[in-house]
Amino acid sequence: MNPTIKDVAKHANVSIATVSRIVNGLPGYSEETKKKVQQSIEALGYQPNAIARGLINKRTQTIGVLFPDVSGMLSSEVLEGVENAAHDGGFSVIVCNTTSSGKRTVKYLRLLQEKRVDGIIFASEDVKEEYYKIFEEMKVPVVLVSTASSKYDLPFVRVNDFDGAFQATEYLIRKGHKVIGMIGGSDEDPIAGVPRMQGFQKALESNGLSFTNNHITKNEGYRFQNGKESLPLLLKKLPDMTALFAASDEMAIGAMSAAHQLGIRVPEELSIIGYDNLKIAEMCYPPLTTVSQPLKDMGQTSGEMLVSLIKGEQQEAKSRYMPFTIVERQSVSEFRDK
Amino acid sequence: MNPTIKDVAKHANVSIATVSRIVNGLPGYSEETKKKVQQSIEALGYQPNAIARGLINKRTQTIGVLFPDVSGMLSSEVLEGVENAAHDGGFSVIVCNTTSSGKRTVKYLRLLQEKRVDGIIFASEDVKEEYYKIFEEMKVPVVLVSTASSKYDLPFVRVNDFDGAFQATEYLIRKGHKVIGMIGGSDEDPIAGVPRMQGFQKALESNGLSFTNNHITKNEGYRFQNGKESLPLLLKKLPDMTALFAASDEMAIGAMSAAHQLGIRVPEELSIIGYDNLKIAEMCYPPLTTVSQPLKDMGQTSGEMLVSLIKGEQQEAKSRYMPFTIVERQSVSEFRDK
DNA sequence: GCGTTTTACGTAAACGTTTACGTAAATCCC
DNA sequence: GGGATTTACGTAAACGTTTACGTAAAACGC
Repeated sequence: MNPTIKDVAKHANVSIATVSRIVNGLPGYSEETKKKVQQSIEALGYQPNAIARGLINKRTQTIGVLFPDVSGMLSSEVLEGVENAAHDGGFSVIVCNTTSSGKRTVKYLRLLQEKRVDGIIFASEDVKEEYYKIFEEMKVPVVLVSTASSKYDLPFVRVNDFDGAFQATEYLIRKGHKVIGMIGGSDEDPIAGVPRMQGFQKALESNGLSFTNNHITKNEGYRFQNGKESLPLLLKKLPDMTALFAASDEMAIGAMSAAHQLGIRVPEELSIIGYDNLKIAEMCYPPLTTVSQPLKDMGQTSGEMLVSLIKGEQQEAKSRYMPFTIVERQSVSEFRDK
Repeated sequence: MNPTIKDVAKHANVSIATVSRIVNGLPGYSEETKKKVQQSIEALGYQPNAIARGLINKRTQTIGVLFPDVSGMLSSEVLEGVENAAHDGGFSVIVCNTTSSGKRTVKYLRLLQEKRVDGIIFASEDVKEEYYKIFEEMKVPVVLVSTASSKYDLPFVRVNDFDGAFQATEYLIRKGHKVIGMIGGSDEDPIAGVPRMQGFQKALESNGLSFTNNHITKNEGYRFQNGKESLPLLLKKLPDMTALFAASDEMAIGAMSAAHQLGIRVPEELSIIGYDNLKIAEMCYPPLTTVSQPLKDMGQTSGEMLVSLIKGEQQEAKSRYMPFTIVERQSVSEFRDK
């Protein structure tokens, strides 16, 4: 088994306190003793026990990250950023796949509480009261990413969804489109659903274009299949539609797939703009023009923010709206009268 | 701060041993005492400290998972399966993004050793000697997923890449194609590179079709861009090619993108079959026919295998070749003479 | 009733580490 | 030279939990 600090102390003929001081770079030993101890460490293959250290220090150098769908394309990019920042800051990342289940989320939070993680990153879901209660009990910093909470004062890192949707819609308008539809999410989703729909609506109205309920189809999810099913519905409500804004890249690509099947040419007959700039946006046909959420950077930023809070480098984190851009590819063309 | 077992014992007027017995469901207390203690636990909001428990039990209920690219589409699906199996088995998952760097991998392994994880899942990369040395020092079970080691006797969960490539190629042959190319990986990659190329070659030869170096282009990576760049090269070497097998879905989709750009219709003029069955395979245009690696199931299986080894339910794991299928979509058509 | 067995506790030690504090020796400065 | 300060240790206690073992009381069976 792994040698302990006692084994090293015995081997080097010093006390365990001396070994500890040397291992942790604290003062209080001679160069000669240091060399002797280091030789013993190497000879025995000593690896400090982080568990014992965590018990004493009341700090585990570990953070927990909760995702509603760990294999989703959004999550995996955010995770990469978080993991990079955490690792650079000396922290390990326990990943939790909540599957959007409140019960499972509570279970994970309790587990992370038992494991005495130093902080939490909570991604892409609304914060429920029972989660917030556990956060308070745990007394560790929490950072939200790709979400926010209107009810609880928790720092977040996200894109301004209203603005993103507004600008995506304006982009279509500037391309000359006048009949523009939207494939939206849920109007019970305060994070990705409502603000994106409001931004769409506001852009139409600000540009003197009409907005009615016929301009939006709503969905419970944001997946490829949702987009694929929505296009025919939207065309029925808005037969003269020449452009559409989809509230996620996956839905945009689903709409493209449906367009192909309906014999509608993209972008010649129907321009499509998405939201996310997932890796697949450049891989679809035609390559998707989309609002770019810098997912990995958001992960990185939230990770750095949490590390900074844990380390006490700052007492309060300032929430961050990350910049977005419109990434132009080939799914949007100028409006041409038919 | 969190109340300790001492606080509960004092509140309930029992010893800490009694609280521990009750919390852990061991025998040795009356029903009356149990009720009293449970009330104290609830009143104080006691959450056991898993760190202290881990120190005593020499088991942390935590596993480490190493990926070369945590946000890759392959990795994220495997991770989901691993995390599910681990969670169900009572284990937490620390995720490590090695970025294919040997140095970083060693750093992570040392970190996991310090944190005394109960087991390791190592994904999608070759096992180097220095990694194996650390595995041995750690004295915990290791399971490989989506990879294997010819040099070290470590249990693995993977698909038979040779067979998968063989059958993908035979599928094209059965569709009547006679001039078939391959966009391959690296012939220094013993995991995904060499076997897939060998399976391709064997299928051609077994069916009396010619195989030369002109039938394969090689790449260092397996990405969309690799596939996009490879198609023109392959067409130059094999101008009469009517079908191609790509060693990954991303490369297949890259080849499709290049075909669109070159004005080559898929599948009418060029049939394409991929390898992986990533989520994007159904989202591209046309939807990709591909060899299906059951990534999530592989993650699940490897996670279950590791949990079983940790728990001592089995002494030795039996390596598993997971079944694959050809998922037919719309990127392959019957050969038709031009 | 008495010896044996079982039940329901509590005590003490352990796990591997960190660190406050005491002490002896060396060094510095007047 | 002597007092004050600094250096280089070691000891003991702590962290929060688990559990082996001892002991007293209760239960059982002859």
